[in-house]
Amino acid sequence: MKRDKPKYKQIVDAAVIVIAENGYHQAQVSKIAKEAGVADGTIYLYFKNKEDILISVFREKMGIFAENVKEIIEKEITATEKLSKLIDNHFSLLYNDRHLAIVTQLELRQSNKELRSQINEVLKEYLMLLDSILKEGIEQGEFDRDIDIRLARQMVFGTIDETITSWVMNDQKYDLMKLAPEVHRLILKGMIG
Amino acid sequence: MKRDKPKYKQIVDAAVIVIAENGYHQAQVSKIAKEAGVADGTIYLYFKNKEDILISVFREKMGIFAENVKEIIEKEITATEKLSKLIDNHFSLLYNDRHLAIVTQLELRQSNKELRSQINEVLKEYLMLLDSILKEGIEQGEFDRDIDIRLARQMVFGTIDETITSWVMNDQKYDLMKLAPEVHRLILKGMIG
Amino acid sequence: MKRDKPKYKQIVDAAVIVIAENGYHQAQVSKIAKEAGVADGTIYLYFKNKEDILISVFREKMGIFAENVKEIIEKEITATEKLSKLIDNHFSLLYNDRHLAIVTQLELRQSNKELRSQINEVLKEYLMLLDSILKEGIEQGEFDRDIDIRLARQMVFGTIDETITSWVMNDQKYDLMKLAPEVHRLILKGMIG
Amino acid sequence: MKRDKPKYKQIVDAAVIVIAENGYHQAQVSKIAKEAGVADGTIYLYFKNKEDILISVFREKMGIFAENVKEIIEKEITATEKLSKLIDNHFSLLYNDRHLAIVTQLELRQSNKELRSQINEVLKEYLMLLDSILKEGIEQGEFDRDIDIRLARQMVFGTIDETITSWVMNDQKYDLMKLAPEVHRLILKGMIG
DNA sequence: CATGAATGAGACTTCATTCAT
DNA sequence: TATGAATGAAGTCTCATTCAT
Repeated sequence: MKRDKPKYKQIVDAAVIVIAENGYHQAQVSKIAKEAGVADGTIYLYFKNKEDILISVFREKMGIFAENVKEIIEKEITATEKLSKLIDNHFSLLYNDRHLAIVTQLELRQSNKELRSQINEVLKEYLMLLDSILKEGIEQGEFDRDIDIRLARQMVFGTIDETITSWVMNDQKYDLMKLAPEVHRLILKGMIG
Repeated sequence: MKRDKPKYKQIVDAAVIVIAENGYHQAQVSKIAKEAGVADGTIYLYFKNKEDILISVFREKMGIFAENVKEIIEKEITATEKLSKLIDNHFSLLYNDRHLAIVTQLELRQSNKELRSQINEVLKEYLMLLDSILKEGIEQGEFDRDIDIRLARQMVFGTIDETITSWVMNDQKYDLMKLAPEVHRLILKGMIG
Repeated sequence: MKRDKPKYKQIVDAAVIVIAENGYHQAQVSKIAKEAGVADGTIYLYFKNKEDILISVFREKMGIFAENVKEIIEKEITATEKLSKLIDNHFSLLYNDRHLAIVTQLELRQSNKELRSQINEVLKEYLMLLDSILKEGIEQGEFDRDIDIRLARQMVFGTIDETITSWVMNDQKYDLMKLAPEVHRLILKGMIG
Repeated sequence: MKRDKPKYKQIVDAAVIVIAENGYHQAQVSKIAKEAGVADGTIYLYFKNKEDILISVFREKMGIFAENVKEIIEKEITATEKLSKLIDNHFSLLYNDRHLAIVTQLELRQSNKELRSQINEVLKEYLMLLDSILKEGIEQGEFDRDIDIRLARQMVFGTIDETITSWVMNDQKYDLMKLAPEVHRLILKGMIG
């Protein structure tokens, strides 16, 4: 499996750095190859084309988000606590990889419809895990039984996403982690409190 | 003022249509010119460059959002009602201009950092109006006095944005307007209800 | 019609020169543009792609062959004389345009199947005119009534083609025109004489 | 001698198949290696470069044509009969190896000037054998003493070649062998008959 | 002898912008 | 003002060949 070879990871990691530092449209294959320390042609031994590099970046990195959330779900804690941990995890992973944060929140969104629809496929798994937490919370009586799961999911994800994007666009100059509890509180109790 | 001449609006409207129908990356200046019924060169009598067209699209169209919200704010109603009307207005404007919805939610996000930062400048006005509603709600005791305005704004905008984006990505096939009250309720009372 | 504009012909003529002097595989679009005295991009205002230039070269130039043969056919002379004039014309046109001779006999044959099948479409018209002369000769009793038209056409065209190709591959160093009468005689009376 | 080792023949035969099935421009070294059941690098133990494979294909295969003609020439039969047998042999060898027919008549002609001039070197031996038959025919009084040997050879070869190429381009769907006698007759007696 | 992963040069095409009319 | 023909820079990907094992 190509995905297990060291060069595959080398190239994916190089792509994150190059995109973060140069922007999506200035991330030429030759730059990624140079950053990864391989020849241009070597890229094409591991990836079908440039788009394939980008979707792989997303798949590899977002995969970690989903894996962590799976572990969270299996814990014996309340849905409220699971939601809190999901938010913490989401914030934490991007807080600790500044390059990745720039790539996911800003740069990869410049990609074309084709690529974004593939990215959405990857996101879907994550959103379904989020849904399962919401369902559990409703069943356990923690959350309002009348909420529309789809809308609630969009509120949760939309709020997280907007919060991180703002943080990135403000050059990551404040402490994102400190916002997590309040985000959690807002989502659960709303603005009325 | 060039902005008042008929061809200016013609070109802005043409840009919305061309981008919505062809996608951001397939919206060549020549296509916009053709749709507007002018020569390619004429575009440059009204706009500095292509980016200037796109930022103008956003400015002209989002201006309507802000104008409406200004009127809402001046009404003698509670902050809660104002927030509800803001959401209705946001949903309604995009619900009634399918092309514009595609352009703002999907296509314009593919633009580069430069353009998006200009777009954010335009958004800022809108977000400040939203902030003023939140402040008013807190001062009037309608909203929890301890909420972080910035975070609350990100929740409100993030939730609205994610909801509309999902609607667009699902080919606008369900009735967006019907979701507004529940979005409002979720934002205010959270998931606990 | 683009085909009537002066730049169209400029580019076609430039292509013939560049291909003849550099060979098919070294005839880059940029070289053709330079030879034609236009920018690279200008090529694409007149031709869909590189292949379209090459097929146009063939169409424009072979068109002259066919036109001349049409005139010959309309003359009130015997089929034998028409055949003789066809050979003369074929030899003469390539004899007087050395570059074109290299292009049709050597370089354009290196093109891919796709291009060659388009070239064959162009050739077909020419071969059908040749067929009509053969038919006339048979009907008038000049040629053997038992000959297979397709085979006879292949002999005529094959002999002409091979003769010119040999001349080109020998660097056009002998007088091609002098061979025409003997080619005609061989075709008509065969080797037995 | 490398040429005698089994892998040498394996690779040459693989090249014929790969070129016939994929076309000249899609006949990558790696495909030939795969078809031959060896590693890419192994090719270079037997051939100097890719061109060397192709010229070897031609040399090995056309060698059979020449060998057969040599045997024909040594027979105690008339030049007319020898010519007839040469045509039969030429047709037969390609009729019985459809892949080879495609390769010699269509694909190898797409090669560059360099390769084709090497191919012509190989052809020369064959053409000289043809010449010797023609000379013999003239000396024996079977053929017209006034024919130009070079032109006659070009007629013979051009006619054979054009006939086979047409057959290949028509997807080999009629019986090539049946055409041989008429080709022979046309060459000898011409169209007047 | 044999392997096959790695190399890296090279060209077609698009499209925002200009400027002579 | 308006036109639209012309410009020219810039990047992805292929594939013959090498060389360490």
